Amino acid sequence: MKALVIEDNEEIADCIQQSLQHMNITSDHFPLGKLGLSAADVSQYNLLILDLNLPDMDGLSVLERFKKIQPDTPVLIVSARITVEARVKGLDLGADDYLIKPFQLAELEARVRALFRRTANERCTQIKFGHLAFNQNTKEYWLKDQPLELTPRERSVLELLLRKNGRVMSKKSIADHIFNFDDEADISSIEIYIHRLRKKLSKCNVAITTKRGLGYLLTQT
Amino acid sequence: MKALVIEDNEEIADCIQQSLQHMNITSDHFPLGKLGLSAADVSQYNLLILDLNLPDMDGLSVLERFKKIQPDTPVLIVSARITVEARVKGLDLGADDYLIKPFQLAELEARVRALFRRTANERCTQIKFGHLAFNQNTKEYWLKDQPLELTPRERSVLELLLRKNGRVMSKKSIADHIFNFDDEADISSIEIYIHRLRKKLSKCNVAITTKRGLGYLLTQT
DNA sequence: ACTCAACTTTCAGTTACCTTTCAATTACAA
DNA sequence: TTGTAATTGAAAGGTAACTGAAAGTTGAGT
Repeated sequence: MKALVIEDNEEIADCIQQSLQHMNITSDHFPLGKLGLSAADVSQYNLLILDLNLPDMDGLSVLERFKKIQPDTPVLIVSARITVEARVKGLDLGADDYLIKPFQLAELEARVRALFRRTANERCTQIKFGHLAFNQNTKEYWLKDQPLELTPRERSVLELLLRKNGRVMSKKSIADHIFNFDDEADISSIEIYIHRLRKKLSKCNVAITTKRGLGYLLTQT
Repeated sequence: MKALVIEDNEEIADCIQQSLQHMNITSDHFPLGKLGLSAADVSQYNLLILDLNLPDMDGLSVLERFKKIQPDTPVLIVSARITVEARVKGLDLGADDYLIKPFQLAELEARVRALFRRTANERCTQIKFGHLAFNQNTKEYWLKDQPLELTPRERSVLELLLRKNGRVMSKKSIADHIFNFDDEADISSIEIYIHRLRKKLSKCNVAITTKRGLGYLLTQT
């Protein structure tokens, strides 16, 4: 974790850097907008803490240019006086949060934690098996980089097999999972789904293998 | 887009809801923490606007419980007096922003926009998809260089699909987003909006594709 | 070689989605 | 207020995709 601090007041900058260090975040500090931006050109940061009142440039322009270089890095603006207009403009330019001076270090830390929690919040929902990828949220399947078109039943069966991660699954237990109580389909329908899935999977390195008398499992060829 | 507003002052709540509607955000309003939380149990929201001073519960407890139900939904706290301790605690509980009463509606809107930009990962106000462009601030749509005239419902649906950026969205979740509590339209209305949108999009390289059993998504032809 | 589980194909019934119509509602202008 | 236009969504009928029973074929294990 590394933060960029652009702030002309040395004393405040020191406090901020100390606070960051306390959270185990490394930081670079520059007292001028231009210096900060050229640092952003050469290294990647996880956070920008920006003072809007800089001696050399308008803070909002610094923000704008920074966002062009590192659009996904969250930005926390720290300033003494911010007009409503500047706040609106800043938020629209991509600032993520504001802190009005003077502030307590506890609040700075809480805001930084909140920023990171938000950005880190993208949990992985993909299951992969060979060339096959499955997104648990959208229930979409991909083969290499092609979307794989499946019917609802096929999706359910394949999801079960993927979840089992290469272990055998009996027809009975597949049926138990994909049929609900009032559905009263024959167990043999499972064979049909497997057949249709195999056809669709035939062009890749993932196959459904039969363990006679036991069930099916996913294998890589 | 759908917001939950928990605020006991009817007048302020009205203003907020009006403001949200102006941004084409559907909202449910409840004057008590308990009511709001039970709503959160049953429907998914994209935003919580929470007053800390509620007659029935401590606002921070409402926040805490809400975050357990919908951890990824951003929260904007609106309150008259907030101690530094409460701010820090709120941020640690997962609040994303604060607004001190009294506030200007312009600032509320800017903050809401900023929150959405963050969660939707979108740093600029324009979303583009093929020939289709959408301005998040003005809610205007353009096809190539022609403005695209849509009805409010159509705008909401298309905005959702755009925000999903080419990923599938089920009819159910589309309905959850664009209808509020007391609206009780049938889920099949979604099919009609899709149909009307398709007609209006027919002259360009953007299409709404059906994933049978899953939902709809935007594609480029 | 025999047996039976598994494979494959066919096809009618079902379901999900599409499309049009139209009455009710809402928004808005006069 | 009244009149007019736009928007909305329920109803109904159509279409194409999905489903799974039936029946015949294949092939692994004994």
